[in-house]
Amino acid sequence: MADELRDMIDIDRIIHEPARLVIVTILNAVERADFLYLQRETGLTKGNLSSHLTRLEDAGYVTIEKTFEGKTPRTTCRLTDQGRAAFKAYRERLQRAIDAAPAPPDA
Amino acid sequence: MADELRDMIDIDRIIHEPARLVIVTILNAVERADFLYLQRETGLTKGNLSSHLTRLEDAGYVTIEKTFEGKTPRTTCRLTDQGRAAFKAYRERLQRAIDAAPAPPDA
DNA sequence: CAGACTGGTTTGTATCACAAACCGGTTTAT
DNA sequence: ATAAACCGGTTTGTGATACAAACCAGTCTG
Repeated sequence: MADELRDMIDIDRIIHEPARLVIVTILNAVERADFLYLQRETGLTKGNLSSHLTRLEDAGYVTIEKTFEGKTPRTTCRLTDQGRAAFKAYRERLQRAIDAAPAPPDA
Repeated sequence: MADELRDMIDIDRIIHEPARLVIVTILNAVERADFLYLQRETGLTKGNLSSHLTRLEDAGYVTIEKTFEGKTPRTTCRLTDQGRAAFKAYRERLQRAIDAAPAPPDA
């Protein structure tokens, strides 16, 4: 009955972390975003943003592309198909879990 | 515009932890539940469940009542009004955050 | 040339989730 | 009567990790 609830316990922790959830939600909407845009949008410190992005990259959820805009470096992030799918799955699972409610213990 | 998103970053971490989210969702539905019921329902180990309950108690979100059922101890948990309110706020905030999407950076 | 800024990465620390070990008490077996 | 197994949890140890501060390579400005 409440299996949707129990499933919540092994939800994707990569996405579940609030900072990353924000990052992924943005990337899901805009398709590509550079580091500074993400920093402004999230309010995260650079260090924090950097490590979350690395974590998302390691998970295969985002690609990070480094180019030069004239002479200044520029880091562009995109959600991968895998990341997009994971985000979709995350939202669905979370929604089902929060809506789920067990029947009273006995009667 | 996407302030709902940024707000997500300071979402209530007490509730956000998946194991506790499951516990709170159950307690929100059933009004009171004993330790063993929660353990069966969540699939958590005893130690893990115990420490999450303590954490929820410390946060003022649940009350833990110890009684005896004949000769065996029995631990009963309830969501406090504060806990119920926090859960409601959590759900609303999460929902708004997930629905929120920023406009593309420039054009 | 010094100093400040840009665009990040690396390092240190404090927190925390988790399971294993433990514990007081009770029931069952010998 | 004693031991051994079980019940209902709590405490302890540890590995992971979120976060910010410090750092760094390069560029621009006075």
